[in-house]
Amino acid sequence: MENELSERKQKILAAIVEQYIRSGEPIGSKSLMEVLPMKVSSATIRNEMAELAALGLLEQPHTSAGRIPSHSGYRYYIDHLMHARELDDDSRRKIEAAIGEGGDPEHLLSKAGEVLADLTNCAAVSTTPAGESTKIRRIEMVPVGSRTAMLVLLTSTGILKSRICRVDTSITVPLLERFYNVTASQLVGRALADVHTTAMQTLAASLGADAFSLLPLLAAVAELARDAAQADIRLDGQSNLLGYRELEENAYELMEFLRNGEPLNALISSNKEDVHVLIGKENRFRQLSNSSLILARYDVGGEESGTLGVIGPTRLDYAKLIPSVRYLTDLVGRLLTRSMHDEE
Amino acid sequence: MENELSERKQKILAAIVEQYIRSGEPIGSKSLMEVLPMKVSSATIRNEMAELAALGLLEQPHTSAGRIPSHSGYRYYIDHLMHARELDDDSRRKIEAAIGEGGDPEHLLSKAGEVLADLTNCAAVSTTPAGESTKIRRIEMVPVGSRTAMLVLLTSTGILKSRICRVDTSITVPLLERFYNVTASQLVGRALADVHTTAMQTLAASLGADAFSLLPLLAAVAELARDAAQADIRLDGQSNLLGYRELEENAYELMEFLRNGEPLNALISSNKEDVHVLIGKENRFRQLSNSSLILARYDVGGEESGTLGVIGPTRLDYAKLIPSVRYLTDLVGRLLTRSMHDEE
DNA sequence: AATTAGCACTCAACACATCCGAGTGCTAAC
DNA sequence: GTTAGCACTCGGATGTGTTGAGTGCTAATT
Repeated sequence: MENELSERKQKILAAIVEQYIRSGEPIGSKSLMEVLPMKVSSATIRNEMAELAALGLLEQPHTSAGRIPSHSGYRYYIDHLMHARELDDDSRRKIEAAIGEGGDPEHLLSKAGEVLADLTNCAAVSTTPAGESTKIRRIEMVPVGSRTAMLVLLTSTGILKSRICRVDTSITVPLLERFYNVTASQLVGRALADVHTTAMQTLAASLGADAFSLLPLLAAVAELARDAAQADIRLDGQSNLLGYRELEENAYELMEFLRNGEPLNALISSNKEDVHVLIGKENRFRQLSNSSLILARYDVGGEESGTLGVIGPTRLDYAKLIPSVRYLTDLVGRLLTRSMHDEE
Repeated sequence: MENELSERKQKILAAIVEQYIRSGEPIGSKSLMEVLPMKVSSATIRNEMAELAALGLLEQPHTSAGRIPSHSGYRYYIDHLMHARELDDDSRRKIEAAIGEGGDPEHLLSKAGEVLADLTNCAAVSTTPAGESTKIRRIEMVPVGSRTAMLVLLTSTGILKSRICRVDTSITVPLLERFYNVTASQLVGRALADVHTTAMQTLAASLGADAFSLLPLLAAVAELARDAAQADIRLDGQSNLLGYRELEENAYELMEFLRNGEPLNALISSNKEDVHVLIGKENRFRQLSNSSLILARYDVGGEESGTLGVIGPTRLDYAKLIPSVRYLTDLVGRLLTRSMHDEE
């Protein structure tokens, strides 16, 4: 998009976007006149608005109504006109209060999601940390029956995954010892990504006589690793979305879409930028075509790990929400780094 | 409610309830005539309907409309008229497919919730197992930094809880050993309910010199125990509720109510029966006054442990859903019992 | 050439009137 | 006790004005 808009057009566009974000009603030339810093007649504004509409930056719900920003209008606003507002103290306090000292990643993220949803009055998405270089920190095997054990895996990012595993032989102390020997020497400290099925097979081959009894356990560990390597998506405050008139129509579809995390995951993981804003149809999912997303990555120990973001109507208060999301991702990243990497 | 309705009134009431459950539209005397097994004129049916209405079993949305069952009408139907339909093979297959062999409680319940929501086209609630006699099965302490450790607690019901704990001294091997000594001898095997703060204090008092360094860790363990003792509520398929016209009006309120689990928890834990049906205003929450709940307990190892259920409009297909919920609770109970208590 | 006043025009939203028909309650006959 | 018949009710759909915010265009003004 060329940046060739006259100063006045820019001011008008910005004012329309901001007013519309506030009110949700189409903006007419008269009411706009009162808000604009310069003194021009409504007729002039109408002319400018007509040109902005011709450029595709504004649209009209119907002939006799005011204008609302088009998707490109929002885009232009965000890229060129918006100046981010600092996070106000009240929000900052709320965040501090909700998150406190942090804790394990899952709690932390659930708190972060809740507070973000609450603060923005939108739905909040969050994914658990899952970087390339995540390692296995600990593996535990807890017998819970004569032939069943619970396997627990803890990653270097603080994610805990567990699974029940049934074996054909009864679980004895020597079996446990052999399991711990193998896992401690071969698996703990390895990257999650390295523990795929083929690696397990070569590992199993080297076990000799023990292979038979250990195999199902190791297979389960491999599954756990696979599980842990993949980010979990959390969603908070979906009900907030029901409050927006413009989403009401496809509320059901939208909720249904959000429920099954697959496509959302695809969208999130395609985000390579620091803060990513997707407006309406800019994403490829029909169900989200009336919605905007603001997504931001958080880093743990210097590595890109997970994502936090909000989903709401296109009429989001970007100037406020973008800084909010960024602030929260920074905070989460910092807290997680401190919890998981402090080696002072 | 007296059981003094004439046979014919019973048939009529049953037919109205069943038709209304199907269509969601008020039922008129004419259309009812075609459905009823006996041959009577619409006028007769009208007379009977008027009497049923006088008894409070039916109500009229407005004068010139058909009748719909009142809450007491549903109640009478469920208690006296309904004959539960066997679970059809298709549903049974779906359940088997979704749940498979089971696994840990959390996965199992999430699967159960999903399939229940899917099967019933309602929202499904589920709580993790948390009985009186749940015990601590294992406690692990995993250093994740020089002064932080992750504490992990596994209960006899298979619930895993974790927490990050920071200590003031650096974490050394001797500290770990002392921690494991204390926990293994004093805490593992104890009931969750016994590990309250006061018990921890007397325990701490007996530690002598170690108290200082161990105290924060033990306090964290106590918190974990408290956490684990309390059932977590899961909710699935909330979006299903958006499909019902009669819920649309207060959809936002309803979702908001479900989101914050507190009151729902109160409702669930007050359920002492095998299968409990709450119709409309029978519960004390305004937000649920247009909804019905079907709740059922599942037992693990012979003890009442958790609850599964559905939430939907009052117009639920009770004859189908009650058996479905019961079947699923039985299955979940059986699988969890097998995973957690098999000592053959 | 840009701006503005003025004006005719558009169209959603609202109010109001009308009609329709499903369904009722009642009465009188069976 | 049951039924046919009928007057009556009332929500929902349909139709018709009316209103008013907002537009686009033209012609006058700066």
